[in-house]
Amino acid sequence: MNKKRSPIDLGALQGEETVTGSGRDEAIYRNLYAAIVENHLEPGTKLPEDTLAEAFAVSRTSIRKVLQRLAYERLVDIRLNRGATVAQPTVKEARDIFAARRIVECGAIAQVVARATPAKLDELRDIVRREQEAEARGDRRESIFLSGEFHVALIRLSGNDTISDILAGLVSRSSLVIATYGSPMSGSCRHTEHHDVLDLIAAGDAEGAREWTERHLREVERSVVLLEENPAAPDLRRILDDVAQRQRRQR
Amino acid sequence: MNKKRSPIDLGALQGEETVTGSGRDEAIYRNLYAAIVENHLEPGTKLPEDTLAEAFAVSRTSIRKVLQRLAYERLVDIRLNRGATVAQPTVKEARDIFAARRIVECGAIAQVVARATPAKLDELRDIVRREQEAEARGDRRESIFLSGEFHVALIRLSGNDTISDILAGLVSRSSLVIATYGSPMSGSCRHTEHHDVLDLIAAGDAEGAREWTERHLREVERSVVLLEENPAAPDLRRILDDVAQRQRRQR
DNA sequence: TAGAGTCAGTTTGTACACAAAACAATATTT
DNA sequence: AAATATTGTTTTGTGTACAAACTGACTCTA
Repeated sequence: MNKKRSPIDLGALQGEETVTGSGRDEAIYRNLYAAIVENHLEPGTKLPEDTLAEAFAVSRTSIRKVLQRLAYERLVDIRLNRGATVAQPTVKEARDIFAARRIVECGAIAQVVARATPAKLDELRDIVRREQEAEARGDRRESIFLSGEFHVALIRLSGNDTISDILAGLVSRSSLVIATYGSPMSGSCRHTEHHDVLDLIAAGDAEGAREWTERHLREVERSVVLLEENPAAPDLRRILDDVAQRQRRQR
Repeated sequence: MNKKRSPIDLGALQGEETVTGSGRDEAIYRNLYAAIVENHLEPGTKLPEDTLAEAFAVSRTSIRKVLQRLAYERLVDIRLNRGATVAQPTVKEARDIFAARRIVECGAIAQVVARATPAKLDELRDIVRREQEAEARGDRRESIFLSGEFHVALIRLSGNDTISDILAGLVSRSSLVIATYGSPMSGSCRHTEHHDVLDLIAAGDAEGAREWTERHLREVERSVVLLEENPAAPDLRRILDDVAQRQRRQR
């Protein structure tokens, strides 16, 4: 028997009574996205439409739209008549994703060096600071998340939204890869400091920044080894509640 | 009054009575995708759900899913309560897309050189041949389409599906850019021959292939985008031109 | 006991209906 | 006559119902 639980709070913003229109789908999307990318939902977890619909207090129609979108982004896997599950990247996919990141990030870094301003670089330093704090307190989840944020924010300085969006997709899929294959210890970008590349950029050293990026990404890939894990069926509903609460706190 | 027309034939395959399941959505998607990318539907064209639903003899539900997918690929634009239209890339988007293609194609070409086989190169030569044929007979639509096919098929030789899929998306958006800003004459890849790069690859000249790709993409971009320079209201300008031309023809 | 078949329960796919928003055209007011 | 208000039509957004497909357990048979 499924106990009835009160729906997840999506957080009506700006004094609206209830979240409505596209804002609601967006909120649901963000919640699920965060749950997957921040590794609260293990790869392979089933995502039944009814459960999600009840959890967010909407009809299956809205849920389907969100799942469809996540499927396009390759974060969930939808099979005919079989529903959606959190995607499990294969080893080849994992390699392809990292190779793609090397191409994209190394290719865009020259523009970043050309267009970076001290103010923008300070924003990046702030991300690094928070990343180090999370790491210091042992919050591996947050530290992985902020590491991804750093890479995307860095490339966004290139001013090319198209390439930045592409990278954002690759980074979120990287999180899934780390979730499936990541070794318990390393995982994130601990070996080399993100600070270093900021100094290279500040110095206007485009080629140095490119080399750093290449080396850095190879190290990250190498630290994610091929370990297999078997997930037990988790309490989907409880996890979603937790993530939603976290989201609410962040506003 | 709308005349009732018989539905579009989706082509039931392998002796099935009617196309069903995900195959039907896929078929509808392909039809719409081709219509947009091959420039049968002008950028800005409205795509009302009812019309499409009737045309393909399905309910709006299926149409919505397809439009959603096309929106994710940035080929159509969906605005709240306002429906879907064929996307109209801005000038900045156009530049970003070509810059992204330079990064992706130049970044992946080394792997292509490393992994290309004579058989695969022959397949590419076949595409070039068909492209030249289309061009010779003045079929601009087909020649643009095959030009895009060539670029994607080339990079697919790298063996990296992730980067190939990304490029496929960029190439289809390029077609939209050509449709919105393309000059009547040039447009496609006529200046330099695609054959050249195949010879470089066959010779194992990775750096030469990279330089060719860079140069080639810059030429394509130059032949397309730089004609229109007002980012304020490009569509208004186009419409006014059309109206003026129509007026002139009516006299 | 292993295997095939059947049947109920669950989950997804698709159509449809109704509500809400945008649009267009006419009416109203100054 | 211009600007605004109003009303009717069209189009989109969302929930719900029903059909089809899958899942898993149970039974029957060899």
